[in-house]
Amino acid sequence: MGVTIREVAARAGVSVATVSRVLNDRPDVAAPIRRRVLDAAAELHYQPNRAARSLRTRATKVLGCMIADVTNPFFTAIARGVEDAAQQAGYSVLLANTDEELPKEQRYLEVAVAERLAGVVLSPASSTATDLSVLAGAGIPVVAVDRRLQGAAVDSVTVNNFRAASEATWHLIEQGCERVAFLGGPPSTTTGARRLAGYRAAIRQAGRPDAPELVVRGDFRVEGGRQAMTTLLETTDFDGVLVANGPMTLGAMEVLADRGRVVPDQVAVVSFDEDSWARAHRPTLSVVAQPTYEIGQRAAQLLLERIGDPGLEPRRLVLPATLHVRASSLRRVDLTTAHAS
Amino acid sequence: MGVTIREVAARAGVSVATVSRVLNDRPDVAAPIRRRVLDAAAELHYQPNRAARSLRTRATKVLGCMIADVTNPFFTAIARGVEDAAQQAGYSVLLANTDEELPKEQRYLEVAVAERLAGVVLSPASSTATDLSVLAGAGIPVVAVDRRLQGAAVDSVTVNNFRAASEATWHLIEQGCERVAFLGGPPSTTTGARRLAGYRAAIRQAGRPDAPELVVRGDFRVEGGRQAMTTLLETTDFDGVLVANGPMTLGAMEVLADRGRVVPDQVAVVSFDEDSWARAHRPTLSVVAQPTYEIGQRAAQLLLERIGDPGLEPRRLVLPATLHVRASSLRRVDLTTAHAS
DNA sequence: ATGAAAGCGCTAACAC
DNA sequence: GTGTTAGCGCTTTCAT
Repeated sequence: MGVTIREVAARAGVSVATVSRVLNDRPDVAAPIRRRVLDAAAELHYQPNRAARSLRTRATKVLGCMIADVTNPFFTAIARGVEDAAQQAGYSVLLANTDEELPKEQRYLEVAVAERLAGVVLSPASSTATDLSVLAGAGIPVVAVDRRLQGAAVDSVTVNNFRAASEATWHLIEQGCERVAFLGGPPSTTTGARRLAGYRAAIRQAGRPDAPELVVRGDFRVEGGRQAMTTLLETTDFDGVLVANGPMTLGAMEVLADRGRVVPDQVAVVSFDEDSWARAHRPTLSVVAQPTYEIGQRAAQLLLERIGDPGLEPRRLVLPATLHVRASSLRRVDLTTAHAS
Repeated sequence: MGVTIREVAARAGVSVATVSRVLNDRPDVAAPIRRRVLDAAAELHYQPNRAARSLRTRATKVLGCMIADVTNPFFTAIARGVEDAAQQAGYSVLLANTDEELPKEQRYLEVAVAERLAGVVLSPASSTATDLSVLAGAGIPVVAVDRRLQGAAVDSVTVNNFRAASEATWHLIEQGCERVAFLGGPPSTTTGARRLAGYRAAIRQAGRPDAPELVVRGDFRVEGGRQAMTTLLETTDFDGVLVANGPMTLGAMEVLADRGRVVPDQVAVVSFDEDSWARAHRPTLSVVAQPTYEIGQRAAQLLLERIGDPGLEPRRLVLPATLHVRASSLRRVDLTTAHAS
């Protein structure tokens, strides 16, 4: 273990400086010498020592990817996108799980500094309370995914949550739902807030009364979905519901089934996030699908660009989310056509 | 950014060596000096430069976690376990996705060497073809999770797949299934092989003929499950099926539903892996649940122990998998009792 | 176009 | 107990 640049230099009959130049493909090396060095490196299975390199250059080739929940396919799909894009650029990815908890998130941001990460992709636990100052102090750039940061001038990749929620709500209204409920996420996240706002806008536009009992907030987890749906059932009547994320939908559907509520006849359901079970479930689940993998990819690209040029203006990418109508929200149409998409 | 040990030393009025000793809590430092150093470090917000440290010690505090599919909750739960245990011991974890592909896996093992990882938790893409020699050459220890490595003397954490598959098969037979099918994974993985063997053993013990058309192999993905179930339906009759993992079950259930097969009346289903949708699905899904989080945790612990003492004998942890009977496999019992888990 | 040499921040002998 | 000092493997002036 541990063949060094020195041995490669010896074998190629050149100096270590030349080897370094070749390895970082600097232009000013003669072609034949370049060849010799490359051959020597290959023969010796030379692997540069990254610790030494980053000690010298004061930079690592590692990105952080800090997401709320590795267990949620929505986030892991993002992580895959980040990883693939990073890999392609010769970067590795350190994955961390913030569990939506501010202190945990903060600890990981400190790890990012200690580890001298080149940059961080983050789904912030809170749009206001998340504190990026440690990173800023260390000059480590961030791009926010899924959620935005209030006031911080950081790049972000999101979808138009307001519009998507509003469209989904309209769809339920058009299906004849009289009382459309909303199972939301934590108000401290922009997704939680924007989706609620979109729902409310649609309700208002449709001339429906703004019934506060129709809105229940959860924590973006399965258990949160169970609780929220339980509360909803005990509190009020409703014949349609929009659920703010995948895991919550799971919990909500479970409770609905347990209580014998028939979907979509008694309750029409639309959910955020396309999980693989959405199509295996019966009735098939209508969802607002987000381009998760692409969100991750683009986030990593933005990050890499910013690492290359920290002076860039902050950019906000907004990707399209699309409503996939399936059986769980179709009330007037022949169900046999509902399998499409 | 970048306060060094030197500045801490200056502030505390001691030498860098003393600071280093305190920071690595060596015993031979006087208490008052220790305090002074700690205070100075805190005041300056000193963060050790890990690159410098690992360049010197020739070791990092980073573990690799290389799993087949970050999109599969089974694996991400393992990753969580690894991460938590690592975190607790002051290690970070680098997560990688092998996609069940040997070349991709190999590339990541090389990254592990280049990155000088302290150790790797790996779900090998193949029990025979996975080549650990790069790691061995670099002295990087491995622990295999979910699957074993043939012939390699590495630590492993698995469940008793043979027994679990056999139990699940028996359960289906006891439910009155005459022809129990098996949707399996790649034979190159030990899980694929052992689960098939367990199924076969149960079939034989029950005195049933060994019908090869009842066994279809997939690739552990949703699409693989779809294809396998499609093949099965077109090839033969069956009234019970054991599916070898979560994603495949999703695909299989989708096809079953599309073809109008009623579960459990026409086909009783038991699946490996407890996904969160298993209980939201109707009928609720019977599963062989594995202690995923614990698998990850224990794997990280084994790895950390081995990093501390490379001379340890190889250990094979076998954790219990438990059959959760729910509605999808209950044929004679009143379904109202089937919701229990 | 190539080489010599200085140091990145830290730890570990080795002195005292 | 504490300080001095020599590198770990690499990149990068500065010479040539």
